[in-house]
Amino acid sequence: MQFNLQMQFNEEIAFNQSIKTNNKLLDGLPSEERQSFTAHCESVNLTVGEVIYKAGDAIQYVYFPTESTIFLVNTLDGNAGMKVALIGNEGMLGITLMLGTDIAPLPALVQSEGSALRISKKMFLEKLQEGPELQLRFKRYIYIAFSQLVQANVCNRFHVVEERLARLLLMIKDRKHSKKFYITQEFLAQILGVRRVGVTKAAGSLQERKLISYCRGQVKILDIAGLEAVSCICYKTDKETYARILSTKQTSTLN
Amino acid sequence: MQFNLQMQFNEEIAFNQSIKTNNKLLDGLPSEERQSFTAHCESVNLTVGEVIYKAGDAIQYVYFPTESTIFLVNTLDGNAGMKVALIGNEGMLGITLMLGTDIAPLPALVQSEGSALRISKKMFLEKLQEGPELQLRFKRYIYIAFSQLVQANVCNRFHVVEERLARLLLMIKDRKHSKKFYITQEFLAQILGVRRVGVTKAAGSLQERKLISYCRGQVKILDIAGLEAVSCICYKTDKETYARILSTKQTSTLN
DNA sequence: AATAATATGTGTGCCACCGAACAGACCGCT
DNA sequence: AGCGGTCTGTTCGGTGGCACACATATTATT
Repeated sequence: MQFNLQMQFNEEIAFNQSIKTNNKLLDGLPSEERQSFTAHCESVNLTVGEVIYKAGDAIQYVYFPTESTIFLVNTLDGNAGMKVALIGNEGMLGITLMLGTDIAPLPALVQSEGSALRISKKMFLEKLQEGPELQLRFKRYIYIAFSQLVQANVCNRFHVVEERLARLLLMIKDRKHSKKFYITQEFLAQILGVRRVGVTKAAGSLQERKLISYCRGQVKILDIAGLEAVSCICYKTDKETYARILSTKQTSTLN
Repeated sequence: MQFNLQMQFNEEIAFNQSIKTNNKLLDGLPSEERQSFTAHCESVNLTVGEVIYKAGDAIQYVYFPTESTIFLVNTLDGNAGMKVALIGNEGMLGITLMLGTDIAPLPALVQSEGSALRISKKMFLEKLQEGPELQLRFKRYIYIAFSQLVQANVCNRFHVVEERLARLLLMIKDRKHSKKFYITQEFLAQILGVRRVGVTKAAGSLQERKLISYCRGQVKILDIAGLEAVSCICYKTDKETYARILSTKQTSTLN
């Protein structure tokens, strides 16, 4: 059992007799609400590089990654840009619909091929009204996304490439549930908002210390604890935020 | 009339016969809902440096600045830190309550003395259920806060101190409705997450070009258009986001 | 008027990252 | 075997911001 988060989820899931969707937001729901919700979801396969939304698009579907991972990226007039969020089976894409508009604020693109559940905008909003637990849980996810965005702000400002790269690799690992994955240094550079050379240097340093190995995009994490030590605190902070908010039992006045 | 935003608000307000609160979020509401809401608000005076919440505090009141301004700051283990949001009479403090928890994610401190309306957590949540327009408007404000946070992310990463300082001064000007205000370079440095010397240099450059003048904390903006030209695009982007989202008429399915 | 506190200006060396350009290594394809 | 595309490694000069230290100017206190 790698971290507390996983354990908490398993506890919650233990109370639900029905089939798991493999998306943590959904699997944490009471069995009844989950079934009512997932009955209107369809399973889709997301392919690498696929653009789910462009910025400004009207959102048609809400996605719940199960095996796939999705990036939200912010581009600044063509040249510069960087990732602002990485969504895997711990999250969802399309929170915007809960905020009174269907305009996607950011482009969303698939980082890693795999399955996801999706539900139409219409059904999503309908189910949201019907399911108080569902609504609460999704709202708290927005809170988490908000908190993580705040964390990213200081992280991007103060932490050096090596720390941030270590963090990013750990995040990808968590969302892919695998220590091995394909991602080129060029792509990592775009995500981090730095030059490829910077990634080459940082990755070389990590490899030299036997924390990772890589070859032409094939990344393998060798030493998780070591990588966590090199990574900035933001990795841990993010996970703690997630665990704290989505496990808190609060008064029902806070719907 | 400085910018479109102001015009749009005035138009909206023209439809409402009742007294203005001087907070744009509230003043944009239908007269009836606004009165029902503000009836439960009390006017308070916020004093400079006052800490409204600490991170992790349970939120007791939601604040709607009228003349005051509030900073949300993110501190990173003591030393480093920076502002993540600046809230004036265009916004509110306490959106967290709409996200299923009452835990303040960030410390909030008063940057500029003045009045604000505040409402208790209990009444806020109650009124939120009663007022669909109110709920919609506040939700959209969350969307705006989210978008601006994303913008801040790239801004802090890619833009140099001078651009960011120009932007910050313009933002303060907008929220104080005055070209003159008191703020020391030391404080500006903390907000921007840079050293004081960096601010000294940037401010000196701006003064040399006759865009601002300052003396021991007394800042005066001399040339708004000039300062906007020096500022990074983020200033304009933020204002456009605000205007676009809070003026959009959308389908009622998006509550 | 003396003193302290606050606010601003300057200088030096240092480092992470930038931009650009080039070189080598590995892969799939014909 | 040869070719082109992809991925990775290296170098060089330049710059923005860092840390630290010190100097000065203005305001408040007594």
